[in-house]
Amino acid sequence: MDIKNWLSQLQNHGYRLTDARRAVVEIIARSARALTPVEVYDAARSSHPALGLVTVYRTLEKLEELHLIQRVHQPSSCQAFISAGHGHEHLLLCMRCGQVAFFSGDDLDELTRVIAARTGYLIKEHWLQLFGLCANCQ
Amino acid sequence: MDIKNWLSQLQNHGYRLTDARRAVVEIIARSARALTPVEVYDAARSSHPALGLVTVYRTLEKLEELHLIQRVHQPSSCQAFISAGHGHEHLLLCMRCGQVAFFSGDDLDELTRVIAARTGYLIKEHWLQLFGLCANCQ
DNA sequence: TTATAATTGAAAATGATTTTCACTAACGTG
DNA sequence: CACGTTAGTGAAAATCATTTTCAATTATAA
Repeated sequence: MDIKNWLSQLQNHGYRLTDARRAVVEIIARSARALTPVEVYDAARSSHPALGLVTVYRTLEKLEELHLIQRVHQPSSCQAFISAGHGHEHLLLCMRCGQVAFFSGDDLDELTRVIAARTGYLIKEHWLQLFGLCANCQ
Repeated sequence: MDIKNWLSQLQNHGYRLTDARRAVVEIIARSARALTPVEVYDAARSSHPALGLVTVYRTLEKLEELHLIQRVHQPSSCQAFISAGHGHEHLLLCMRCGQVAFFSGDDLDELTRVIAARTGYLIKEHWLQLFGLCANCQ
């Protein structure tokens, strides 16, 4: 459970600790699926009913800034968030239940080298996501 | 120039050939950058001023359905479209000018096999995009 | 305990996308 | 070629996600 850790990180960066933030952090830090802002909002209100959707947006913004969560793009729906893996990790999403697995894709360095040479581009970042069915959903 | 080809494909699938569609197809088929619906709209009106934004959305929908264009997600802006490469190809985007290069990522098969074994997932699709600076922008 | 500056939630504003609808035009049929 | 059917059109309205504004509240340092 990194919740305490996430909260201290917020605090260490000069942000105040509030009930609204605690509620949002608890939901997103614990989730094994990528959640949209509205999903976080709905879930977090069970522990903090007065929560406003605007605050969810603002908190997610800060968590992303601290690299505690990352953005997930899917073919259909576009903006959702999930806890950031440790270090540089990629996502594998279950197409049926939404469960997310992390993996590290070190093996990409070779590919990017080849592509860089072939295209003349200087490659700075990459973005890889796999989609499939998790063990349960197969 | 695949414009004629794109138009016949639309026709072969039972869609009618209209000036609005011709205008949209000309813009997107020729573009070397990913374009948002509004960008297509603005560009296409120079040849067909009466064009409506709604029609752009509807035409892009059909072109995507026929796999003539593909969706591009970027860290910041989310929905844009670019001509689909031939066969299975990935994108390399210039972070400065937006230029897009295509490449084929055959080498991913091995990676997906390893990840599948490690996670127990059945992997169906992948989604890879590289970001960098093109030769001109470096 | 107090002062202050960050944070909050409601409401309004904005922006993107979709739906509705009456009108128009593509194209197969006669 | 004229015609009728039906897909396609654009304007306006509706919807949905996100951002901004603002007055009230509250965490935190002094």
